[in-house]
Amino acid sequence: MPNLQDVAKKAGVSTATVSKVLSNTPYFTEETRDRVMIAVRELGYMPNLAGRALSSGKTNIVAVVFPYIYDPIFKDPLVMQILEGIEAQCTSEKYNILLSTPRVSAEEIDPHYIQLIQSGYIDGLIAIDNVPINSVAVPAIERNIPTVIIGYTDEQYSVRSDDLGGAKLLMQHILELGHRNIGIITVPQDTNFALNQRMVGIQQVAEEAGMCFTDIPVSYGNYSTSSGVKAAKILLEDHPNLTAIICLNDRMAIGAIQQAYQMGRHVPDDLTVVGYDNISAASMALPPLTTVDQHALKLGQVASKMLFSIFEGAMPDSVVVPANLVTRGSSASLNT
Amino acid sequence: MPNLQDVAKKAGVSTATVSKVLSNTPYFTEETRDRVMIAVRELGYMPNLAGRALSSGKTNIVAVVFPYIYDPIFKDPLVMQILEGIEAQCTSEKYNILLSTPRVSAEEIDPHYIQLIQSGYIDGLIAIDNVPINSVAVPAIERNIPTVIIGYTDEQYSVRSDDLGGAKLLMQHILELGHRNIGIITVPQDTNFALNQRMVGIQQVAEEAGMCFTDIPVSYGNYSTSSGVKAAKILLEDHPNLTAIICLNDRMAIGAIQQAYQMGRHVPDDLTVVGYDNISAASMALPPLTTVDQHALKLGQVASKMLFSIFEGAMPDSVVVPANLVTRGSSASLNT
DNA sequence: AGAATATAGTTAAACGCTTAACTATTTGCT
DNA sequence: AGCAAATAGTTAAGCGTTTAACTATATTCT
Repeated sequence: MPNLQDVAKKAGVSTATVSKVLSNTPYFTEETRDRVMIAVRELGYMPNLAGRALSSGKTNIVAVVFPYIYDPIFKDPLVMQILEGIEAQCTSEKYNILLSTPRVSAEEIDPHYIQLIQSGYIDGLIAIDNVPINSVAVPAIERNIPTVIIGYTDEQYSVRSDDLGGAKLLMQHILELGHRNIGIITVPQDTNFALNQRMVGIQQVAEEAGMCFTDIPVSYGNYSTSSGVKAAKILLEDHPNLTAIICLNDRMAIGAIQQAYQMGRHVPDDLTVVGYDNISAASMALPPLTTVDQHALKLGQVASKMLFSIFEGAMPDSVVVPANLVTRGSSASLNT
Repeated sequence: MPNLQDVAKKAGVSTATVSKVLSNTPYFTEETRDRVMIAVRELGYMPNLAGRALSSGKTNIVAVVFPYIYDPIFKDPLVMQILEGIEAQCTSEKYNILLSTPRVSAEEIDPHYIQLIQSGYIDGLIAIDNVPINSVAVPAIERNIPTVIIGYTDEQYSVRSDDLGGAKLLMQHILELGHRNIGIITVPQDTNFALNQRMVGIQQVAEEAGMCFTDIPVSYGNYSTSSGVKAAKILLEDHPNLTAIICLNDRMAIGAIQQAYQMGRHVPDDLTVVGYDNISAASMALPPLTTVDQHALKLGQVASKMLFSIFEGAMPDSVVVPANLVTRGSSASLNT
C-alpha cells in the first residue's frame, strides 16, 4: 500500500507539499498539483486513516450508540429508521458510522464502550438516550466529544419527537370518534421518557374533555406483540364495556387486535384499537392500524445535521420533530 | 487525556514495560504489574486506538457492509437480524462494528467505500453479497482484508442460508396439503441469487411430484408489500383456480393475503398463502403466515465466528445454515 | 532601489503506540 | 567456578499523517 512518502518521491516534492495539495491548503502551483495528482493516481494512493487520525485527531467516524437495555434494540423498527436517517446524512458528508451497542445497567456502563469513547477514534456521537436508568451520552460529553442525543435529556444538544403532541392527536381522534370508554396499554411508568410523555398528552386531552384521567383503565406490557395480547386480555376481561384501546406502541396494538378477535370482538366494528410509531407492520396489519408516525427517519437526519453543525462550531438549538396522525382501518366511530 | 508516557512516568518504568504489562507480553514481575496497573487506574488511562492502529496495524474494527442497491437495505428486516447476530459476536470479542452502506452499480462502487477498505481502519469485513451486479467483497479481498461473505459467491469464505432446502420444505408442505394449482410470486429472475435458488428448490420438488414446473404461473414483484398486492392481483385474475400461492418473501406474501381478501378469497379457507423469511410481521399477520425461517441471526453469528477464526490463521470451510418450515395459519389443506 | 509582503516549497517535530534490539541481572547446569 | 540460558527491563525506531517554523524566490509599493 503506497504512502505519502511514495507519492512525494514519485512527484519529486516533499510530503508536506503532497499533503497540502490533497487538503487544498494554499501555496502550490497548478503544475505541482498536477504532478502530485498524477502520482496519486498512478500509485492508487489513498490516505491511511490511522495515520491521519493520530496526527490530526480527526477520524471521520461518528459513533451511533443504541444502548442495549430493555427491549433488544434490533427488534425495534424505529431504531432502523433512525439509523437509516443517520446513514443517509453521514454518507453524504463522507463520515463513517461506528455502531455501538453498550450494555447498560443502573450500576455500570459497558467498559468497552468507555474505552471506545476515550480511544480518540470518534469525532462525534449520536446516542439514543431514552431510558432513565443510566445515560450513555454523559460519559461522552464529559470527555468533550460532540454529542447529540435523540431523546429526552437535559444536555445541550438533543432531538426528539413530539410525543406529547402525537399522543394528543391520537386521543383527540378517539374522542372525535365518540369513544368515552377507553383503555390504555403502555409499559410500566418511568421506564421510558417518551411513553411517559405520551401518557401526559392523553391525560391533557382527556381532562380538557372533562374526563377523569384516573378512571381510565391501564394495563401494562413490555413493547412486544405477545405482551400486548396479554395486556388486552386483562383490560377486556376487567372492562368489557371498553370501545377503544390506545396502545402506546404498534406492536402491542397488533397484539391487542389479535386478542380482541380471540374474544370475539371485531376491529374496528366492536372495538377501536390504535397504536403509536407507524412501524411497517402497522400498514400490513389487518385491519391496517391507525397510529402516529413520529418520523424516526427524520429524527436521525436532524440529529446528524446537528452534529455536523457542532463540528463546524455552531451551537444549535434542540429540535422537536412533530408527529402526525395516520388514520387507517383500525379505528372507527362509535355508532349504530 | 493521559497517554502511555504519563503512565510510565507515574509508575516509574518505561513505556515499553507499560505496553508489555497491558498486553501481557512476558517478562515483568508481579510488583511491576501492580505499579503499572495502579498508575493506569489512577490516571484513568485508556489506550489511544489511532496510535495503536498505526503501530500495530490492528484496529479492532470490523466493517459490516450492506450494499445499498435495489431495496433500501434498512427496509429489510433480515438485515437487522443479521446485524444483530454480528453485533452479539463482535461485542463478546471486543470488536467494534463499522457500518458501511456503499452505493453500488454495475459500473462503479462508491469511491468512499474503496477509501475505507484501503484506509487501514479495518481488520476484517463481513459483506452481504447477494446480488449479481457487482461485488462489494472483491475489492476488499484484493486488498488482502480478511473477508467473509454472506450470500452466494465463489470466494473462499462464505456463509449462506439453505435456500434450496428451505424452498423444498415449503413446496413439500404445499403439496402435502393437497394443492396442485399453485402460483408463485417472486422477483425478476437473476436479480437475487437466493431467490433463484428458492425457485430451483420449488422446481425440484414439483418435478419429483410429477408436475410440470413450466406450467406453474409466476408473477413478479420487487420485495415490497404493495408489489405483492399487484402480483397477486395479476395471478388471481389470470388463474382464478389457484388454491395456493407461494411468495418468495414475507412482505409480498402479506400483500398477497390483503389482495386475496380484496377479491373475496379468504385465507386459508379459500386460498393458501405462504411466505419466506419469517420476519416479525409474519407472526403478527392475520392469519399468521406460514413461512420459512432462514435464521438470519445465526447467519450473522456464524459469519462473525468465521471471521475471527480467520484472524487466528484458520481457513474455515464455508457454512450453509439450514432453514426450517414454520407452519402457521395461512396454509391449510385442500379439502371439503 | 530597497523594504515589505506574498508565494512556493521544505524540514522536522509531533501524535501514541508497539516491538526489535539491546543491557543487565539472576538462575541453572556441569 | 564458569558458562549458558532465562528473566526483567530499557532504548529507540517506526507506523503515516499534519503542520508550525523555516528558507528561498517573486511581486508590490513608496
